[in-house]
Amino acid sequence: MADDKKLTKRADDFSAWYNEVVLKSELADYSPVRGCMVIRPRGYGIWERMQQQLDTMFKDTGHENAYFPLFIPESFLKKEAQHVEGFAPQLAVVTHGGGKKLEEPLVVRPTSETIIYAMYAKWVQSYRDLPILINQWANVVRWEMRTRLFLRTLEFLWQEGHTAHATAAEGEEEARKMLGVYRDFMEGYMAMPVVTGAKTDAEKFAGAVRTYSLEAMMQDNKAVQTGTSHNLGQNFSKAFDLKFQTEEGGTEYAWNTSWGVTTRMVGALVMTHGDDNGLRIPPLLAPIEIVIVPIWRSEEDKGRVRAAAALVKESLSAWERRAPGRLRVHVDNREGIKPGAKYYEWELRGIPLRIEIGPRDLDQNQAIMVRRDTGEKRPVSLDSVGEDAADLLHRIQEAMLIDARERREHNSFRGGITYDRFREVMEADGGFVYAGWCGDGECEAAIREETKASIRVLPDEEFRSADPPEKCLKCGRASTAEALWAKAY
RNA sequence: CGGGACGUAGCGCAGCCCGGUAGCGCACCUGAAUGGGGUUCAGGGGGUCGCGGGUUCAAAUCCCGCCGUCCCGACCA
Repeated sequence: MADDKKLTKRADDFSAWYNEVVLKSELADYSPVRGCMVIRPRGYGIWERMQQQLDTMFKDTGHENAYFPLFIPESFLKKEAQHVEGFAPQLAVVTHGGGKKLEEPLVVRPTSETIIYAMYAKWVQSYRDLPILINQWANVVRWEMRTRLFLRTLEFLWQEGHTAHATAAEGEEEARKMLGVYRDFMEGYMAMPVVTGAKTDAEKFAGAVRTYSLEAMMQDNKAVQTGTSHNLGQNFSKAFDLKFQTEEGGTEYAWNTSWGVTTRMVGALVMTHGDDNGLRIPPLLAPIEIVIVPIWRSEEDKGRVRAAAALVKESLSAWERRAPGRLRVHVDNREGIKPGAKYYEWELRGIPLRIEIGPRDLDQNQAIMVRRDTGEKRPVSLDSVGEDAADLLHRIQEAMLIDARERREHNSFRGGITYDRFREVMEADGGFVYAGWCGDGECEAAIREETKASIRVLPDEEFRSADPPEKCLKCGRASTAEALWAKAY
């Protein structure tokens, strides 16, 4: 009877658990349009917190927001050969407008490089007009064959930064800088550790010179690419005639970068932190950090318990968060629902901290504070509840990152991995495998074919093994790079 | 596009094999009691059984066709 209330996370059926959590916690729902998702207020609330924080970080690094059109003339995409080749199979194309067939079809943007650089070409004359550092928050469409809530939908929300620079070095610096911003956000706010590095040619963005990405490990040991930052070189500026006059008087094409993160991060958050009771949202991203559940027996108790809850809320709300804004506190005064039912509901929704206040507590001038991440309960004095809660939220945030990192490292393999062992790992529980690679795309493709695992990134220095592999995992030739292999979403 | 499963109340499902008044649980509405970890009792509302055709006195059930969804692959953030 109670079976439909349970969430059971099992290694062999992680997807089912994930779908259930997303649907039951009311983050999102399936829409009547196949492959598209409706993000419900609770899910959007998390996305809003992400947006808010990222926006601050973008502005701190000198970027401004703007907005470009949803429609892109089909010919624009064709101007960059690799770009159109990469995106052609995934395009939604508008052929009619105002009841008439259009002379030139309009593509619903799968990404906005082309239309944005066409505009930049109008705006730039001289090196003095550079750099251009613009971001847009938008929705894009990619006609994927198979979809999954938050992780891959036909339409998704994202931010895409697009910059133009006067030198190659500046472009590279920008691409790396934004990768760092993403990393600070994912580790600092999402409490989700990531491995950063460059993509191989096979996996890089269509039209990029180099693609950097951030890879996070989910609880089923699969990787999710949670963000990318591309050094586009002069590929697009040449296609769109984005030129400028240099200080010396010559003409030069600008150097571009683009970088983006999507609502996929919400899915990654669920798959990183969720448990059998539902979501666990890190405090810095929780739309509500604290829920207060007053408990009463009699009408008399009800009055004093509610008054106390209101007072606690007031003192908590005045408390500065470590992130912008103040603590968000909700008092659950609903009648006709037992406290236990409320507990389950708020746990499902992942609210990081719960404070229970009942008559027995009031008699002792205390409340009970319960952590969502560990389930730990302890009494706290009403005199210091604000300070204690703020401090605890901070510790929860840290603990969640540490837990996630330990889990990842526990499922990572480094040093002396043979190909047989590698296949074993991928056939069993999977994980992140750091192994040598000869740099040959054929080896990469063969391994992918045989094991379903792909090179997620060529990791940055700090993630590489202390004792770098000398030979390629597959062919045994000299290794030119260490690669991070994993199955991916 | 290949392989699998499914479509019956808002959600989850049973009924189908063997044709005969459309059911159960949750949710919802009303009332009362209850209230420190998923309350209890009583009453109530809600359905063109995915769509179209066929067989039959009679179809949720049998037959044919279509549509749709989910899961697993190929593609990808």
